[in-house]
Amino acid sequence: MKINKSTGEILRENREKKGLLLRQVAAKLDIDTAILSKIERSERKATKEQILKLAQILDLKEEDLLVQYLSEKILYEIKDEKLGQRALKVAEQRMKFINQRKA
Amino acid sequence: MKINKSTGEILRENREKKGLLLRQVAAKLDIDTAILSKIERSERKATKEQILKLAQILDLKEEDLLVQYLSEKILYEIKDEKLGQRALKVAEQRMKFINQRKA
DNA sequence: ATTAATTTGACTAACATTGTCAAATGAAAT
DNA sequence: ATTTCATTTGACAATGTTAGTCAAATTAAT
Repeated sequence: MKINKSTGEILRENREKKGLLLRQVAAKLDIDTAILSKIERSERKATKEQILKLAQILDLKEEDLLVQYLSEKILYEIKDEKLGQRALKVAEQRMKFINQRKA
Repeated sequence: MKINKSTGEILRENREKKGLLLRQVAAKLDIDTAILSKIERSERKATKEQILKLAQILDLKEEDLLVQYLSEKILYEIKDEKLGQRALKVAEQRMKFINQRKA
């Protein structure tokens, strides 16, 4: 899972590698072909449920695809913020703090 | 800006330190007192605009409060995800990559 | 006990997201 | 060049989420 690739690109590559059509995969996801097309071109975001199904359909490691997807959701929140980098670091620290308390 | 404090707690502390009432601050933000009360107790999220105004009203460093606020928004996205920590790290790497390209 | 401040909860309005559908475009094959 | 199938585009509808108001209930301070 290369870090410089979008989730959409990964999905498209792997779909094509398996020789599947948008139509076929969309059917399994129970959505219109148009949406899947948009997801693969990063024009729309997938839902978490769709990501999990896609991992199955495309034989990708569920965890890896999910991490990829979540990281993209995070980036979306701060994409226009010049303080994004700093915010990420603080988020990590707070996350550590929270997880620590849980354990 | 302590990392283990919520944005709401910071806002409340600083409002009280200045001896301001919810009513007064809410008026400046042009929202109902009820919302500000909820924001301070982390029952609602503030908008970015409100955060910027609050920094001014409470004499807080705009950047610091914004970073705090953004980090909380990020955490909100992954709060229920066991892969959250991993996703954050990947997001950071991707962010670096993106910023690099920009420069 | 009154008065002012804050909190709570029910409700509405505004906005963003997810989806459908039909038409347009692109690609491959004769 | 026409047909055929896959993909893309854009207008629109349905749904879900978020931000807000308001009034009543609660809490705190005189």
